[in-house]
Parts: sequence; structure tokens; C-alpha cells
Amino acid sequence: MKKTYSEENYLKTIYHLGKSESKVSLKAIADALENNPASVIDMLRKLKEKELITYDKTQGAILTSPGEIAALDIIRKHRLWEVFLVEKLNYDWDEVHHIAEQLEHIHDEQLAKKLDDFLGNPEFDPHGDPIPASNGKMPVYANKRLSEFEINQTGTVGSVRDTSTPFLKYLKQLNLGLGSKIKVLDKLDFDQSMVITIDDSEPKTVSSKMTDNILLITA
Amino acid sequence: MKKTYSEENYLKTIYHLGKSESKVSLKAIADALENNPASVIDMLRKLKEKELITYDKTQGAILTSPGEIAALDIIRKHRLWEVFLVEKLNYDWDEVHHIAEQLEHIHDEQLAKKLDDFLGNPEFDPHGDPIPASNGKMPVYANKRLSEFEINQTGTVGSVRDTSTPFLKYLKQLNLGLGSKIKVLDKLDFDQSMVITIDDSEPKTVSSKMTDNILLITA
DNA sequence: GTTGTAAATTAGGTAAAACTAATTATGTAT
DNA sequence: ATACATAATTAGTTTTACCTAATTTACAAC
Ligand SMILES: [Mn+2]
Ligand SMILES: [Mn+2]
Ligand SMILES: [Mn+2]
Ligand SMILES: [Mn+2]
Repeated sequence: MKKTYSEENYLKTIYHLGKSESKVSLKAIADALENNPASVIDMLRKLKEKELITYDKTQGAILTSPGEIAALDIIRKHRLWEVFLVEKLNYDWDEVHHIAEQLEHIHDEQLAKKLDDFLGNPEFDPHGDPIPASNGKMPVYANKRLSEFEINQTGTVGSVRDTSTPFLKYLKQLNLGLGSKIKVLDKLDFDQSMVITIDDSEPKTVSSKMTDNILLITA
Repeated sequence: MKKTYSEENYLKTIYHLGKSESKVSLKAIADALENNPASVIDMLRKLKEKELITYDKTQGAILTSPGEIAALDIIRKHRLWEVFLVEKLNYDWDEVHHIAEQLEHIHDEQLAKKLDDFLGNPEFDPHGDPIPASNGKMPVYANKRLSEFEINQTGTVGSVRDTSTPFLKYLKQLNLGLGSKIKVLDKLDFDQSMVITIDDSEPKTVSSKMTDNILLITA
């Protein structure tokens, strides 16, 4: 049962939203895909018809088992291609998302496996996100947000939750990348902003919006 | 002016047909794309509107300069991806065409150049077809059909004109590949079939349909 | 020059995936 | 309980890229 480009994007989005929110509402999907709610309900009915999701207004959208397998397959391909673009073609990590967004939809039975082998079976993509294995299993890794750190706690950057170009550009400018050592010097009560050091350089102040999107491996 | 997947396929097809036939008729395009003539005329008008081709029933379709640049860009990407699939992912040469058919439509300013560099700036794809440079220039190479050879003439296989899976499988079975040395032992007048040796092995008889699709470098 | 066939063209229609503009349902605040 | 705001849904429309079924044009054979 082959899926269209658009169906694949919906499944992927529902999967991602399901990880953070307890209910995947029609509105949330519409926002994530920047589509009109009227378009979204059409597609949700189509996916329901194909038994890739269940949907009703109170429960929201939930992937069925085949739906989740399909979503993980797209995510796997997306992240493998990102590794390829960065490791082999020398792209910067902030340039690859929109290309992987296209490459993830290439259909071929053997492609993901061959690409995976060629890349040396990487476990994480250039943003630190885990690459699902072909059986859908995810490696576990960085999981604590910088925003949840206490004063004086240290950790190593393992992943970023926002992969938009502006955010990644901002991190580059801060000299912050995967593997950077972070220490929290201070935490301001009134807006949750933090003063941190990155690899022991001069202290910098960062907003809660920033610290919420950095995941670390605790020391 | 970005192009759709479908527009790109039409431009590519018109380019290829223009190399072999003097007039690219609507019918020829319809056959090549396995589309209905009524669909083809719609698209030809759209491409004409965008000034990527000229078209009228007597002249047929002709690429304008921007149209040819676009076509060569798709062909370049197609052939570079085929090299990648064969050289890096270990696909066989008969498996890659339909994947390249998808990959050629990935849009990114830097991608073709980065891929080209990564592959070591190859001049020919796995089927021996020349890869246009970014300026549209084609390397020249194998150009004589086996069907045009005389008795006792020899040559080296440099390219195949038909890249369909059945044809390539047939060649594999004959033990014929790029670089194979061919000698013509006999040519049958009544159906133009030939008796040849491949790398000096036992003589084999091949049809004119086959010899028409093999291009050689003459010794 | 009539006739037959193939090629080109017209007219109208469909499916996918989006949209806008109402309308209805739901939940929260007063 | 009422009112307001937000979410969900309906109805109808658009664009792209196809289609089928006529119809018209071109051209070759006789
Ligand atoms: Mn990404
Ligand atoms: Mn996508
Ligand atoms: Mn090919
Ligand atoms: Mn194509």
C-alpha cells in the first residue's frame, strides 16, 4: 500500500506531535503543517479510511500500528539522509533539513538499508536525534532539557529540539554544537533565563525559549 | 522560476527525443511518457506559455535556451545520482534508473555540485552516458551503434541506449558490460541480426533490436 | 480526387490536495 | 446560565496533472 508524499508528511507530523502532547488535535496538526484545518480534516479521514490512524474529535489523531511503522520509516530515512548530507557532502547541520524533507519521500525497497550501511549505521542524526532502526527501535540518548538544570549542574549537548535554520544559526553564533560542555552559573527566577558557560568560555545569558530546546547528557 | 516534477520530466523527454529524431512530435512525447496525447498537449501549452519550449504541429516541440538548460540540469542530476547509487551504495547498474527518476527532482541550489565533488566529478554514468557539466557541456564518448558495424570490425562497449531493467538483465546474462570487447563475426541480411563474440568468448547471435541499443568506441 | 488512417486537437471529466467562507460544537469565564 | 472564544466541521472552489470520447486535420494510397 504505497503512500503519497502528503500522507507521509501527515503520518510523520502526527508521530512527532504524539511524542510531546497527550492529545494530537486537528488544530495542532494544522499548525505544524501550516495547513488549513479544513484541509487537515479531509486528510485525517483519508488516513482513517486506510486504517493508518484513528481519529475523533475527543481523542484526536492516534497512529495505528501500521501507521506508526510508516511514520518511523519516514523519520528513519529523513535522519539517514541528513547524516549523508552533513558527513559526506559537507553541508552544515543548519542547511540539511529542507533537503531531507524531500529525500525522505524517495521510494525504494533497498535504499534505506544500503544508505544506512554506507554511512556506517549511525545512531544519531546531525542534530542529535535518534535514528530508528529498520525494526522501529530507537536508540536512547540525550534526554534532559537545559531548562531543567540546577545552578552549577553541568552536561554535554546531545540534541536540539528545534531544527529551524534561525535557531541553529543562533547556536552556531554562540559556538554551541553537539558535544559542547555546558555549565549553569545562574538561573533568573522572573523569566527563567540562564547564565551559562559553553566549553568554559565567557558566561552568556540565554532565554528559556533557548534552554527549552537544548537536550543534554547529564555528567 | 521553479518547475514541477511533471514539467521537469517533459523537458527531459523532449531533450532526449530531440537528440534522435529531427522532429519531436506530440505523439512521440505521449509514447515516451506513456501519457495520453490530450494530456500532452495541455502540458506543451503550459511549457510554451512559460517559454521553455516552442511548439506547433508542423515543427513539433523544441526546447528554448532556458528549456534546454533546465533539461540538462535534470539529466545531470539523474546521472550523478546513478553514479552515487552504483559506486557508493553498491546497487547494480540495472537497478538504479527508477530511483534516479525520483532523485533527479530534489531541489537544492548546492546539491548537484556537492554531489559531483563527492563522487570525484565523474564524466559518465553507470550506463556510459555522459554527465553534463554544470555549464551544460557534455563529454563526448561512445557514439557508434553496434548495428552499424561491418563484419570483422571490433569495438569496446561504451554506453547503452536502453536502460530498462529487462534489457540490462539480458546484457548481464550475456556477460556484456561497459568495457566489453565486441567483434562482429557475421551479419544476417534478412533480419539484421548479428553473430558476435564478447571478450573473445563463444559466438552469440543477437537481434537488431539489441545491436541498435549498444554504443561502442571504435578501435 | 476520394478514401482511409494516423496525428492533433477539443470538450468535458476525475482525483489529490490544497484553499475560503460559513456554520456548528465545545469549553471557559463570568 | 449566558456569552465568548476557540476548535471542529461542512460546503463549495481551485490547481495540477491526468483521463476518455469525440472531432478535426494531415497525409498517403489508390
Ligand atoms: Mn530534519
Ligand atoms: Mn517531508
Ligand atoms: Mn537512468
Ligand atoms: Mn523523473
